[in-house]
Order: sequence, then structure tokens, then C-alpha cells
Amino acid sequence: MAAPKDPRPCSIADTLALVGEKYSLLVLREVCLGNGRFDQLVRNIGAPRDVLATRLRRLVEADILTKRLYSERPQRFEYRPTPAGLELEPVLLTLMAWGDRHIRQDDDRPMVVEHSCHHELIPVVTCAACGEAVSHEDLTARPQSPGWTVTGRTAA
Amino acid sequence: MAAPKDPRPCSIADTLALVGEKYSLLVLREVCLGNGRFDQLVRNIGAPRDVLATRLRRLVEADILTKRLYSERPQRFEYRPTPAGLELEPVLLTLMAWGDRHIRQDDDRPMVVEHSCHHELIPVVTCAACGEAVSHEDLTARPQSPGWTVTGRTAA
DNA sequence: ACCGGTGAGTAGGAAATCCAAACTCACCAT
DNA sequence: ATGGTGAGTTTGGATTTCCTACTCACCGGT
Repeated sequence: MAAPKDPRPCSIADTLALVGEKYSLLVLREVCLGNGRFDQLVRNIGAPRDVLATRLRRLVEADILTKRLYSERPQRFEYRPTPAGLELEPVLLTLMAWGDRHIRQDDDRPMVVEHSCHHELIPVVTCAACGEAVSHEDLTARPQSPGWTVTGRTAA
Repeated sequence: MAAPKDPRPCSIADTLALVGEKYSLLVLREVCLGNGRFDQLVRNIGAPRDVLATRLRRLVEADILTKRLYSERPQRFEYRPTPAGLELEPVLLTLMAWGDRHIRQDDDRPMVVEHSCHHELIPVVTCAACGEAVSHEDLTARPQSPGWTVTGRTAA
């Protein structure tokens, strides 16, 4: 799992090293929906139990999930998202919206999320500073470390 | 890659089936930065060449990338994002911001993205209808198909 | 006490993937 | 002729994943 060659330093790569393995983001989906028990996860995700156990260990270790005891006598645990885990929910929402748009262009979406404003949630990524929706042409990459060669719109 | 058991229908899972394999999103990162040539990708990502070739084929097939000829006589290709591919850029930005916040709490970010408003881009996911930043407590999941049991805040 | 059921995993070997390095093929430069 | 580059493919071995079955602890009914 270490560097095969010398990939460049990148927070995207580092984040994916934590949550980019198969099923990890689906675990987060379930846990955000409140389905945090092992057998629920197995059923809803369809992952092998051993892989799931491994993912859960890593996600707890990365402080994305916490393991909560919900029954003392037969020790039973439930996984819940930490604040850091909840901050990944926007990633899930954006992925879901993309799939809804590009994979099922018909209206057979398997789930709809409603916002507290009583409209269906259509997530839009905006710039915190100006509030505008972000589009590719408005972005300029500014590498902070050497090794980042960018051929496109790059500031000096 | 088919259903191992009966995972529930989900656009997150379907999208991850396209871009969730190892390196796929890093390929998209490079391509969005303008580094679309094979050897650049190998160097910048650090992936084995055969795996990269497989990923590129799948991403082209999924209409996330296109293969463009940039030199006739020695046939040379370059990969570029399609409109659908560009719509995944917000996912990358959100992952990057998460990593910057939670993995490197210090200020040694490897890259900063600047928005056309001349401020550093801090991506925020908002609701298209009301414009508010999305937070977990404001969301209600509304399953559209059977098989979705949600224990948390679910509308009837 | 016994039987079946549930929840949370572990064990084991087959199947699929991944990895690194070497190789190909087509072209250009010296 | 030799060397170099770009875009991959091949090869063979190391890792992971997958899936079924098993364990262990407990509970509920009879």
C-alpha cells in the first residue's frame, strides 16, 4: 500500500488511501443513514464479512467512524460517523447526484434526499469566498511543492 | 464486478463502480490538470502501466474521458475529460479539502486551487434550491425503492 | 437443559487483481 | 546504425478479494 514509485504529494490521494478502497464509501453511506450494525452492513452493501471487518477497523482507526456499544450483555456494537466522517457526506451526495444524472437519465432514482428547506437536495459545490458555483474554467491550480507540473491554467 | 449478493440499488455504488477503482480518480485529477499523456500519468500517479491502461480504457468507455490524437505521424494520444468527467471535479475538490483539513492540519498543503474571484477555493456543498450549506442534520433520506431500510431521519 | 436463532466476527483456499520489469512497435534524431 | 521517446502489451509472481463455512456468546421458548 506504500508508494510504488514516487507519486506526488496530494491530499486527494491521501484521502483516497483512507476511504478509496472497495466498499469503504458504501460503509459510510450506510452509517450516515443510521444503519450501523454489522449484519445490516453486510446485507445492504453485499460485501464479504471479512472485507467489511477490515474496512471497519481501518475507518475507526482513521477517526471516520466510532464503534459504540449498544448492548452490554451480549456485547453488540454499532458504527456511527464521527464529525470527520460526516464531513465526507458531501462527497457521497455529489457522487449520488452524478450517478443520477449520468447513469440513470430516466427518473428511476433509487433514493432522493430532501433538504430542510423542503426541496429535493441537488448538491452544488460553491466557493466559500464568493458563493458562486464552481466550474472548471474558473479554477487555477497553484502547486505548492516541486514535482507538480501542470500544463493547463496554472499560476506562476 | 457483478452483484455478490443483492446490494441495494444506489447511484453512489453505481458511480463508484465506474470511478471507484484504484487510481481512477487520480487519473481524473491529472487529466483535469491538463496532464493527459500516458507517461505523465504513469509518473505522476505512480501506477503500474498495465493497470493504468485498463483504467483509461474503462474511463473512455464510460464517457468520462476522451482519447484525442495530438500527433499524426507517430500516433500519439492524449486523454481529456468529457463534460461528464468535468462534473466529477467537485468530488476531487471535496476530497482534497477534506484531506487538507483532516490529514495535514498543518499548513503544508501540496496544492492550492484559486477561484476566479481571486480567493483560495474552499469548496462548500450547498442546496441548489435554497443556497444554504448542507449539513447532515438538515437531510432526510427518502428511499424510492423497496429494500432500503433507514433507521435514522427518514420520511414516511 | 436443550434447540434454534441472531449478531459479530474468524478461517481457509480458490479466484481475481496488482505490481514491476521487460518487451514491442513506430517513429524521429544524430 | 544507434539511441531515444511515447504508448502501450506481456510475463510471471506477489497481494487482495471473494465466498462458504465455522466459531463464540448470548437470548427466548419449551
